Amino acid sequence: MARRNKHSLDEIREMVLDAAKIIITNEGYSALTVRRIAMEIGYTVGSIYMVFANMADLVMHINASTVDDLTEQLRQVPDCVPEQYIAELAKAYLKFAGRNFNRWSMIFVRDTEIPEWYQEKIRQLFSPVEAQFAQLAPSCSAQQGKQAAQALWSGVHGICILSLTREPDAAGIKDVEDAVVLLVKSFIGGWVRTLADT
Amino acid sequence: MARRNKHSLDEIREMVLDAAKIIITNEGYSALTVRRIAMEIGYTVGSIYMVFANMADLVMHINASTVDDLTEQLRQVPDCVPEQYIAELAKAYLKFAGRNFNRWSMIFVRDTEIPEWYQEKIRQLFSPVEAQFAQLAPSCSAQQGKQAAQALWSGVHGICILSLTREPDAAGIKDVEDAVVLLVKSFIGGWVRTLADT
DNA sequence: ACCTGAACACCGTTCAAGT
DNA sequence: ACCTGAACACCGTTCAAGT
Repeated sequence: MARRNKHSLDEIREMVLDAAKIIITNEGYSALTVRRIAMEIGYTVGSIYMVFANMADLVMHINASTVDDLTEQLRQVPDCVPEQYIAELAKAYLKFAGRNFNRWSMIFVRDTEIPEWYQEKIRQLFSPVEAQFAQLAPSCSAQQGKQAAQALWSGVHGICILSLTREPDAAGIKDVEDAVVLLVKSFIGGWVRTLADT
Repeated sequence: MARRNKHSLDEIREMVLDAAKIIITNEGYSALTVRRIAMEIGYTVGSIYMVFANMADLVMHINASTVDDLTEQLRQVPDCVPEQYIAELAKAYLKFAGRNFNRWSMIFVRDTEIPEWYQEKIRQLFSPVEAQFAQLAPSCSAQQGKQAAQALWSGVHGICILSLTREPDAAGIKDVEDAVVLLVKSFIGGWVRTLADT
């Protein structure tokens, strides 16, 4: 055996990523094993190590693509006044998290050291919100706006992660959306008032 | 061999829990294995299954004790006016999370089904905040206060989890504290104003 | 009634050997 | 130059066998 050459290394790499995503989406992170992926794409375990350094490397690349998908979803939210826009971004974030729970909840787990290119991708996830905060209060410093954006967006993430881990069913998703919107609206309301006071 | 009877089952159970906590605290969740625990307490693998159904059961009980510790920490925060008190609770939450990161970050992972008695414990974690919200706006419904408390507290959790996973070092902890306090103060400021408007 | 430890069915990772 | 598949060092869990 050996040397089949039916696919290029780049093709195998894509096949591995695709198979892994399907397994994670349908059965969750714990179902993802090298042997399973190998079986699914019709190769043997050793082949996966031709295209990825190890499991952590593969997971990192799957996460990167999830973050890209999420960023794209956020980018498609129609523009409007800052307060409403941030609320819509938060709803879109929740929607993505709910519909892609298994993939989404992997993004922030870290057993290994996180490479710089990945951290940069995560930062991109916050940037649309940061931009809105800058617009929300042009008088305040960029530093202040960024801090507020990060605090609020982490908060939105917190609601999503706690609520969806408890009940990922579509039934309670409306309550979660209400909570997210409440956090956004109240925070922004309080924040602009605090700024005005100084 | 067999039948040593040096310890009662209850004693072995405590030894397992203690050893597991030490391993997790020092080396993280991934270092926790049945064989390792067995070695540490001077028994063999089979013995762990005399006192816990399986690994998930053991983890659940470790988490329960972590939640108890955390609840106790929050209970020790000195009482004062609601807004300030909630901010202090949030700081205490962050402090605990930072100092006990490995144990704390295990609390919310769920590979298995969560038993009712554990969910109740998690709910206790929110109750001091809920009580403050009730005091903050006595006019609003209990339902509304609870929703606000959960939204804010999930938000605080979100900041902790995202910030501490990125940098669990004590250096940036002050920035995280600032973010947590900003979220609490702004949210409450905006929330009471929204209530007053209606 | 405890406790052992071999056995089972899994993991991720490596690498000599094949074409 | 690819690709295999056996081998290694691990997992969690079970359970017949020992005292």
